[in-house]
Amino acid sequence: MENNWSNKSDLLKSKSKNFIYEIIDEDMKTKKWNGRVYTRFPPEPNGYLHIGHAKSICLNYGIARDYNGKFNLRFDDTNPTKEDQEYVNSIIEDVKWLGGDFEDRVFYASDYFEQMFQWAEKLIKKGKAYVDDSDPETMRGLRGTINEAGKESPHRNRSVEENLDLFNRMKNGEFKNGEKVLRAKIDMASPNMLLRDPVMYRIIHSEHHRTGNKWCIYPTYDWAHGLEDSIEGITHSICTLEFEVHRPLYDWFLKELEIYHPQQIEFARLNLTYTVMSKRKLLELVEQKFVDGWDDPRMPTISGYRRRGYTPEAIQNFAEIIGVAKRDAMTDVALLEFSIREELNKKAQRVMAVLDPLKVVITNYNGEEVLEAVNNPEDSSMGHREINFSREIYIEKNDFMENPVKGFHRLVPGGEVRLRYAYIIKCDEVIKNDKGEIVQLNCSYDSDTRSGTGTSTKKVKGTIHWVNVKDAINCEVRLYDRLFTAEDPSGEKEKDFKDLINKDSLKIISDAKLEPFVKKFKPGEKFQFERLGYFCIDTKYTTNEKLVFNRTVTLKDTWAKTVNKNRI
RNA sequence: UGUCCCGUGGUGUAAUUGGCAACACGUCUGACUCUGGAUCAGAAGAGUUCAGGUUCGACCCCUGACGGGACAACCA
Repeated sequence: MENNWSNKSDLLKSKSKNFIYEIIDEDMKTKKWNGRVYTRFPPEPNGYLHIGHAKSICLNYGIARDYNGKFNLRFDDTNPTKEDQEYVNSIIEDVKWLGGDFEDRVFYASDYFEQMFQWAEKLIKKGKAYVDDSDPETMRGLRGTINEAGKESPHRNRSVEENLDLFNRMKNGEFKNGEKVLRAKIDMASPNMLLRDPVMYRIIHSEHHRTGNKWCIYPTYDWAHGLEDSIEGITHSICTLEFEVHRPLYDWFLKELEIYHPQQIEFARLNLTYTVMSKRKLLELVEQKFVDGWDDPRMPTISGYRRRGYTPEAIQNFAEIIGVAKRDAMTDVALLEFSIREELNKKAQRVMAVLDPLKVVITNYNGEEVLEAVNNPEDSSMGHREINFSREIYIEKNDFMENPVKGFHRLVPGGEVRLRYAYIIKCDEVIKNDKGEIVQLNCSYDSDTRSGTGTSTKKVKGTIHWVNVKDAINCEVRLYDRLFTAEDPSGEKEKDFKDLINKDSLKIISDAKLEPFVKKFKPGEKFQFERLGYFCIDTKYTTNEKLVFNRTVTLKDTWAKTVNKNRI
């Protein structure tokens, strides 16, 4: 996929910047980092990336690009029980696809384990860290609460020698999981809970996806994260709001260690209406089969959006228009849908497909002819294609109404409508089966009205799409709707988010009709089905025998809107 | 002994750092149209959570309320 990041030099000059750019501008002015800008994206490989991560990637990579700095991809792989190589691979793929260019700089926290161990020993030697034998429950009891100070562990005042010895024996595997931890010696009475002697190392006898069985003690996030940024020379450690309270702890570690000290800046994570955004919840959806894997097109994962037909550019643009700030927000999915519509409108090949076919026989037409159709009215360079027209065609069932409502201007008994790129037809007869269902329309065409000839002055209210029966190809079309019925599925007090899943979020149409032109395209390619929406060929279920389409997003539909309004 | 963040149209952001609130999405009109799409033109919609204070002047600075969020994993 092409990487089309727009250059933002204009933006840099303009006065409207988000607060992070303003901080960096100031840093550049004061030469705080000697003109250096270095950012990173630091995911834990314990799940697939979602659209919230995309916001972070765009922000971090965008900053590096705009200030001629560097951008690292770094895996925060400090907990072997939750992490997996599959996730590492998917994350690399997704970041690249999105356009986050880390060049050859893929790093791993696990590469820094030795250095971190030495720094831990340094803190022990300074009397700033100690080995604690307390079990988790005891530790929790001693930590106090938000309103009362904690109490010191009985092991808090062990000698440096004993701590060093114990810590090394922890490393050497002499103890079982949970038997001992290394703690920073800060302040059990701090009003900031994170400063009440946080755990730095815990014992986990598990195989790590990269270091294997080399280690059985693993650094906690709070101990490790600031060190990783320090080691890589990151200038601006950009993270989400919930880590604001952690900052004093990172500052403490870096200061005690007397090592390079990046600046942490927090911003508000992305929340999207009608979606859940936590990896834990997404994992639940996958494991409990509410969806068909991490890349199910209904998932807010990057791989889900990719499969659904979103482009990197649309997601980048979305990240751009939602901005970056410090207040919690709930972004309307309409903004995301706007981004993909805007792009696909300019780029997508137009094609005609009928999802719910109704046969039309044009009784006064005999023979066959070839008509010319525009591939994209927004881009004449995409040219034309040929489509066959003959006596029998399919139209959309809902483009005909036997008893039309007010404002309906498609086909009605005795009425006329234009067939796109073809003729104006008139409905002469409605044919029904025993059950009274409409099974066929007999129509007549007006030979003077062929598209492009200009031989007719006849005006009709509507134009509908159609597919030629004789050479139509069958395909499967998957229509997606929002995965949740609630605007904020995670915010519902009474209900579990899984009870708010939209049961109609996937509708499979197994026998849609499509013009044969599409045959030559490959999985992943994108189209507009005229009057219906944007669709792409599914990369997972398409076979040589069967084309499967995913609906990326519908077209804006003002008619559907007025219909819905009148219903209410 | 609680601490720390944050409050601007329906939504997301902006306001040249103190000069009577702008942009995008959405909504609603109308024009145009062989996609009820796109495009074009226009409209409605906030007086900036509230109350004081400083100032000639406050979204912006100060104080205090109120509201929202984060923090008490050997998760990240």
